[in-house]
Amino acid sequence: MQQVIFPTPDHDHDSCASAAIAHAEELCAARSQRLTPMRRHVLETLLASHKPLGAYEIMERLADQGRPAPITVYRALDFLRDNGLVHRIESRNAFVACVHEHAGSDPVVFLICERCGAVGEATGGTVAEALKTSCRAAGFTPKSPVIEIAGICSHCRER
Amino acid sequence: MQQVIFPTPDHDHDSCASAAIAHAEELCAARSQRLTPMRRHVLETLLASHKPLGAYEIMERLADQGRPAPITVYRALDFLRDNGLVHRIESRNAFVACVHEHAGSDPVVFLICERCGAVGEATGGTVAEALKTSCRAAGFTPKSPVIEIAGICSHCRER
DNA sequence: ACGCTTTTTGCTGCGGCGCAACATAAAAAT
DNA sequence: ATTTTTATGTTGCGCCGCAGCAAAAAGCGT
Repeated sequence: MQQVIFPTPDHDHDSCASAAIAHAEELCAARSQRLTPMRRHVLETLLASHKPLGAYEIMERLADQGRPAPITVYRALDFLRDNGLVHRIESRNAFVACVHEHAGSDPVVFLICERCGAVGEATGGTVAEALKTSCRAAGFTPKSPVIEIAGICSHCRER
Repeated sequence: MQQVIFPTPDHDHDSCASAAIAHAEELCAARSQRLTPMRRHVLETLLASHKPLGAYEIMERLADQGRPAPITVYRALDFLRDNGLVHRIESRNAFVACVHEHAGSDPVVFLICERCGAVGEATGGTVAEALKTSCRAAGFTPKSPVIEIAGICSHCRER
């Protein structure tokens, strides 16, 4: 089944953010991983934005709690990425919080709006199957397929 | 039709490179664009490698002809990218010569081998269709979908 | 052939991104 | 409580990508 999550501009940030945090806590507990204050702050910052943020931008948004060094943010991001809680958007040198649960090897498709910067996340469905087929045809063993597609989201197009 | 191009380690670089140069000349002539020596050198460098090269790496390989400044390489790359002769690999901050002709809006799939660094380029086929379907379902208008998949190529896996 | 315009290249400099290497502090394990 | 592991802080650096301006080269009309 195809599942596309593209947050509307007026959706309830707070509730989806707190749900994501709760999920992160469960997951870390289950894996005996430590969701430290630093890591939690970085995740919360990303969740509060729902847009890709650069590492240095995250830094600044954490300034009120004593601005962390870049490397500190990168380490927190590494941890969150390793646990599938955050994705890196290569084409933007930025990071987004993952808003749905998925297996580590599932392909993820990002729909990035060039106007408003919102990022939709789609998983499963025919794209994943088609990709696997293509890779097999080329004798290629994929690792962590991430697809980034730039374009215009429906909200911006209507405007 | 699906078409996957994954160069074997022992294929004929020279002939495929010269063919690509010939195609570049035709295309530029048809568009009244100028394939200057600088631009040609950058393209040749990428063709001679068949691996993604960073802009600074290209610089160094052109050192014998009087090392160009970074900006000069970037400008040549911009030109080549605008004309679809070169692609940027976001996940590597690197560039590769395009080894097949394709329309500007066609989705391109890169299969990037993490061991040998080779890049396979696949166009058309079911992936493109699946992507379009997914985007439509999300009300998203894609612009220039580029897919980068990291993994292990067949040559390296056999080894 | 000449000057004029457009395009391309050279030069200087800078800001952002990402992390290495080492030191310190905090938490877990024994 | 001491040792071991893990996380964070500090300093510093290298690469990537380009802005802004100056100079040179290519096209263009007369």
